[in-house]
Amino acid sequence: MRLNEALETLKNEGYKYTKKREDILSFFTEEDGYRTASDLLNYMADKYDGLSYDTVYRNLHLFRDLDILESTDLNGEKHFRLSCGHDEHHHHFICHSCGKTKTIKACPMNYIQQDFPGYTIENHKFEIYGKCPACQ
Amino acid sequence: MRLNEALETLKNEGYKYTKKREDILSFFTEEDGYRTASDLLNYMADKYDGLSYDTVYRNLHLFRDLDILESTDLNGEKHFRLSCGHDEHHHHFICHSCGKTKTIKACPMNYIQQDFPGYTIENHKFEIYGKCPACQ
DNA sequence: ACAGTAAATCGTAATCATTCTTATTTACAA
DNA sequence: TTGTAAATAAGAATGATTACGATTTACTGT
Repeated sequence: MRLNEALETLKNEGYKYTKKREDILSFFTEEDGYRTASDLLNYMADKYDGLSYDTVYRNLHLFRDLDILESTDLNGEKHFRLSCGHDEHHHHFICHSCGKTKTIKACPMNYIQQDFPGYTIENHKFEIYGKCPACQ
Repeated sequence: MRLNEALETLKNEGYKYTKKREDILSFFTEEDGYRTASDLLNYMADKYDGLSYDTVYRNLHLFRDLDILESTDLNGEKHFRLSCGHDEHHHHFICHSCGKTKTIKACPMNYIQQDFPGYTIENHKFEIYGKCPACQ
């Protein structure tokens, strides 16, 4: 179960256990797709009255730094999902209606022949956008 | 010259000629790389005192709608460059130090075998980030 | 169980990019 | 030259995100 694994990571790295952190992680394990800070805030608002922005963003960034979450920019807003860190490197189809993803197994970096003399390549992004079967 | 071509497009589409529009286009023809709204605002500020945000954003969006500019999200901020619309479909290496780009000729969509049954594919993004030779 | 301490959170203000609104100015067509 | 729609100015509003001082809480060692 991804949730316990993530809680374990937190513990190992010396971060404290809080119910809020568990709930944030539950949200993402349940959701399986890209979600925004305010999606999370809404979810948490049911249980926690007056939850601070600070808490939401601080934890989102912490989790991303610990590779528990990964993020992408979608129309000017950061979207987060559970990290696929352990799996083989891959990319995502992202449904821009529901945010759910589908793995793209291939990575374009393996296919481009072109070289970039004098350039330093640091990272790359490949995403396909559209509608998933459920959102047609 | 790309600039005249762009001014021509504006005229053909029934938009008015203004010196500001010409200067905005000059900025991008000179720059050759991804630039933000505030990069442009700074450039324009020399000539135009109290230039309105509205003018900057309205024209950036207009130019993008007319395919004179193209844009991409880079760390939560929109970046614009002259459109490569006429050229064959391609992607970009983007130097995240100076914003200059290099064409990637291949498109991953031609290489992925995987199909997406029931999915509608609307668009895609492939970008490589790093440092260009000049920014090493 | 208990106290000390650093980490986590709250409450809220600040910031940054962007959009919106109203009044005014301007390019251009008749 | 004049009428009109388009363009702009000035600045307020919005939305996402970050910052910060004050308070609370999880955990460590006793």
